[in-house]
Amino acid sequence: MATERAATLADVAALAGVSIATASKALNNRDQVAAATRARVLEAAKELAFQPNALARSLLSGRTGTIGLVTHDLDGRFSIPILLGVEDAAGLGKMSALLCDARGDSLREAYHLEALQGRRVDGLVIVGARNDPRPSLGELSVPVVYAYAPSTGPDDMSVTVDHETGGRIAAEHLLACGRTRIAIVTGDPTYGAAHARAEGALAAIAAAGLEPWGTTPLFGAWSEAWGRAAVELLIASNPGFDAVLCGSDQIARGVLDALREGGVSVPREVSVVGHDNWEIFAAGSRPSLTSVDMHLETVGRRAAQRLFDAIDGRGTPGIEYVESSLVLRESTVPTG
Amino acid sequence: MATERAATLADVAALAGVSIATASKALNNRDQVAAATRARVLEAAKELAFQPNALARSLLSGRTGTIGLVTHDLDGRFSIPILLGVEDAAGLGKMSALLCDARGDSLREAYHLEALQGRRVDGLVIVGARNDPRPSLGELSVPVVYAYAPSTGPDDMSVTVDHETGGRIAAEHLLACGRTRIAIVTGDPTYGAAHARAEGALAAIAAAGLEPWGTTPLFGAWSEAWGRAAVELLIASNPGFDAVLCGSDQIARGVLDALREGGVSVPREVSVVGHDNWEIFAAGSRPSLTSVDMHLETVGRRAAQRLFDAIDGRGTPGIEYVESSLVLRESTVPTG
DNA sequence: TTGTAAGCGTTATCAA
DNA sequence: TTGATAACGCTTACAA
Repeated sequence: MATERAATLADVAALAGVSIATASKALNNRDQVAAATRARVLEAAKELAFQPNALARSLLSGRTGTIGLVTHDLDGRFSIPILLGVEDAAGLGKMSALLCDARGDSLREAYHLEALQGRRVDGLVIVGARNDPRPSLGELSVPVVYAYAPSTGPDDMSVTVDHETGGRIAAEHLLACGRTRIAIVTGDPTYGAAHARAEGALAAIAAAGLEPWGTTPLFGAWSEAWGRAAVELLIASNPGFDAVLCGSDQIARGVLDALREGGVSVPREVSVVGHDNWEIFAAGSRPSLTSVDMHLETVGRRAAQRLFDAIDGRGTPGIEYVESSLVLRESTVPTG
Repeated sequence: MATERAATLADVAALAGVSIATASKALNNRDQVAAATRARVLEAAKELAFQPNALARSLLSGRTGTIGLVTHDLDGRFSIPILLGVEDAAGLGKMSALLCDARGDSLREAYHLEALQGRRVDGLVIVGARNDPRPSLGELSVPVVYAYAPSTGPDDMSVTVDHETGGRIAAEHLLACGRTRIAIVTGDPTYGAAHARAEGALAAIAAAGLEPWGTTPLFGAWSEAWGRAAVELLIASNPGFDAVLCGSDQIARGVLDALREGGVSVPREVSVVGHDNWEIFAAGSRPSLTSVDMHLETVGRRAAQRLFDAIDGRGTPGIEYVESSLVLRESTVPTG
């Protein structure tokens, strides 16, 4: 039931029979304290289960050791790896994160920003739900880093994903597997990421002196249903492809299901690459799915690192791109 | 770059030409201030973009308006809805949550608890990754509520899911659909939830004067692969079932895929129910999946509510169970 | 209606 | 080596 009020430094000092100042020094390993005194103070602190009040400390130092994380993705697919990255960058227990969900609502975002600044966070990370550039929040009372969705403000700091490279390495892998008739099936065309990934793939295919199967990428939705529909579309209008490069793992999952049910063997006849390396889809599908990993934890770690630099006055504006890499599984690399 | 230091109440007071005390009263709507004075203070505050320092306020009031959320699930499937529930219970902007991921490691958990208590959170919510009871943290400096994984400590407060009811309503629904030969396929037998759900289903089936198809539930893993394997097992050893009650949506997804590929029509010949109502699986499968929703946001909201009560000195120990409900889709209810 | 002053729990500066 | 004392930014008796 947690009743009695927490012990303060004054309590510790009293119990140890020293002044508050001395107790403080002893506990903070200052070297102007006699060994015997320090021992007595530590003893007293242990006995009272003393925990220094971080509020008081922060009030004095001007630093809270806390950063605000404002996210816009309800399912936490982006924010959790980014939170982990932030925790890692600081080192265990050094920094805490206040996580707020703005749910895509800019009013709610403003509210949370207000509350976080009032709590005197040392800095802010704003996590977008989709990759497209977002308006800058302008000048706030603390440094801000935009993660995943970069800011359009030229003076802002952003860390995002290099979707073009993601598309490129997927295509290069398929080419390296000997595939030449590569169909591109990607998601919602209102997403910049869908275009960027397609552009990267197109560039790699063109560099090999080829063009994508069916001439242009197919845009649709980020869903399994679209993956299945796209395969039917392809088989009806443009059969003969030997690879499908997908804009997401969900799409790829639909593609795999449709191919299997259509009696097409993967990867023998057709290779398939997904995107996101979402374990639950990539590892659970038949066959398991080669996929592009965006390294969101790295995005989070870099965002945190740049934020910490900025807090220390060494911030540098601009957008940083984290490169994706390919995780190989059975949909392109036959087992055995 | 966020340079100049934030305005303090003293700055506001100086600009308005009043004392700090008066400025404070004006800003906090105390009624001992002349209207004209108040207006001047508000004006000054606006001009300086004054934001009261929550740290100073907390130091005085003894409340931070912050709660600590320690989670153990890496993918955030439990913690995000629970975070949302916590935010909702408090009201927008009233309360903030410090989210820490302990990653299933009790050392890391202890570390985070230390840090959170040092930051003087008003209370703590501990979110487990799986439902099984966990050891109590004992007496801490602030109230604690255990969410999803209840504490074994009789004096602790826990909010968890009523898995037995979840199993029961799934079975009752299948019975109401006229199914009598119900196979139960559930997950990892080391999870208490797997057993509880099965028990609930068994009870409902027994109450209808029946027994499950194949006499006992099939335990395996929380995976699609196990769902598929279980169907093959059933068809080989115990064909003739007219429903499959699954322990998770992933299992159900595997079941649906195996049935479809085996030429069995769902829901005409066999009905299928999942568990978790995980949108991405339940809505994306063919046919879409009827599933048990655990109402995790409610778990979070209730956990927060009880925590807030405890903070106000009105805490009540014990385990509270949130009831699941069924979300109907095509795998049990034919369209049209 | 306004202002003075004490205090919340620390740390840092300076005397003793 | 220790201990007063002054901050940090705010709220709130209490005095003017």
